[in-house]
Amino acid sequence: MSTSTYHHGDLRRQLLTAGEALLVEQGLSSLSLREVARRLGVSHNAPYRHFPTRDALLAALVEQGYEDLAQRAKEAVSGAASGEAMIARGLAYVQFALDRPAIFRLMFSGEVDETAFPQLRAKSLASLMASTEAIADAFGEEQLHEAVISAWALVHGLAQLLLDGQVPEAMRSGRSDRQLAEAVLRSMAFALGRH
Amino acid sequence: MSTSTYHHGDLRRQLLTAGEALLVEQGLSSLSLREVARRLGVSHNAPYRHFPTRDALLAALVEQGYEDLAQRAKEAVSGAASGEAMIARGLAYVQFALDRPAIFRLMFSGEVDETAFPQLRAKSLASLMASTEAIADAFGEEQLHEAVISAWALVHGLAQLLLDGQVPEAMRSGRSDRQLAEAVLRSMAFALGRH
DNA sequence: ACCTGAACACCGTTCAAGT
DNA sequence: ACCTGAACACCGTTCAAGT
Repeated sequence: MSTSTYHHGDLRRQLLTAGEALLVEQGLSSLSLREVARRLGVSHNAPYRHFPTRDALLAALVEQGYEDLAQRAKEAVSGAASGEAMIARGLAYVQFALDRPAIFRLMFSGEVDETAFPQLRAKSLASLMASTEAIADAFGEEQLHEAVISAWALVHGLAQLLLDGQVPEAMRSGRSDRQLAEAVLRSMAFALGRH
Repeated sequence: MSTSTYHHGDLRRQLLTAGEALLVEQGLSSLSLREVARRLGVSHNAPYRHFPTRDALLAALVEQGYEDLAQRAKEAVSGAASGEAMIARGLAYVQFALDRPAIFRLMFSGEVDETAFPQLRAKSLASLMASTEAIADAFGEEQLHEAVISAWALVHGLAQLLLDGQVPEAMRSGRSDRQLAEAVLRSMAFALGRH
């Protein structure tokens, strides 16, 4: 056979995919390099060709997460009716967390040391800068920094609480996570005097 | 000697203290029962007298965290000037996260399965109910649920972002985490039309 | 860029037998 | 409510020697 037991150039991507699957199914402590290798049918140290340590694989998952989040926010804004851009952006942020809870959690867990993987800081900053411009457009310049931080904190906290299932049934009135997020963001936008 | 190498009734508390210290110093993956035991000079399976699994020790740390957070919020509100209660409560929440970052992160990391440790859900609910009353007093009843979730999401997200060091220097203007939190909360209260 | 296979220090957890 | 000590399956990581 000319096809041996060898795998080819996409092992790196397969490692990331299998890593995210393990994260979703079993949680962070069960994501071991050995288990990922086992799932892919490669030897227990094949992953070391692509990631020098387990933390490096986690960092790569986080990096990909930042990229995907930025991409989704961008698409949401460009597809939104005028005046709805900020709500669309916020909803995209929450929806990303709901769709990929394990990655979202890992991104903000503090488990991956961002000083050891400096590329992560740059990715997370790019997305923030985009929303700063949007907020400046929508709300004007007074207290811009506080407004940006508030908006970010609101959607970030909302995502976290929904992910954790912390919102009690009595407050949900049967609404899905998505519906709840939209209601909260619209309610806040209304209270701030612009809907 | 009548005092042998035995330890006494407070081993449980010592395990929690040492566990939090390890969490702070080395992170979650370095918090092992064996290392905690080593630090306290007890045998590697002495911890099993108090916690049936490693997860049970983590759950106990989280439970204690909820209690301490609720206590702080209560004190902050009772010591606040009238009209400042909500800001004081929010600041207490953020300050708890800043003072005990490892515990705060663990509480909301999803690493500790709250369905496996049902007492955790009750603790986190109690604190939420208290803030619901306060918000009803301050803002009236319209869209109360959305207001409660917004307020919680805002302070929760703010705490997370500060803990992660995600707020870029350009937005900080040299302010400490605490000062930044206060500025954001006051700015939001002002924008909502009540300061 | 992968393979096999050995090796090391670590871990959670369980057990047996003590005080 | 602790102790010692053995045991098991697992892990990250490193190495040597291959294709």
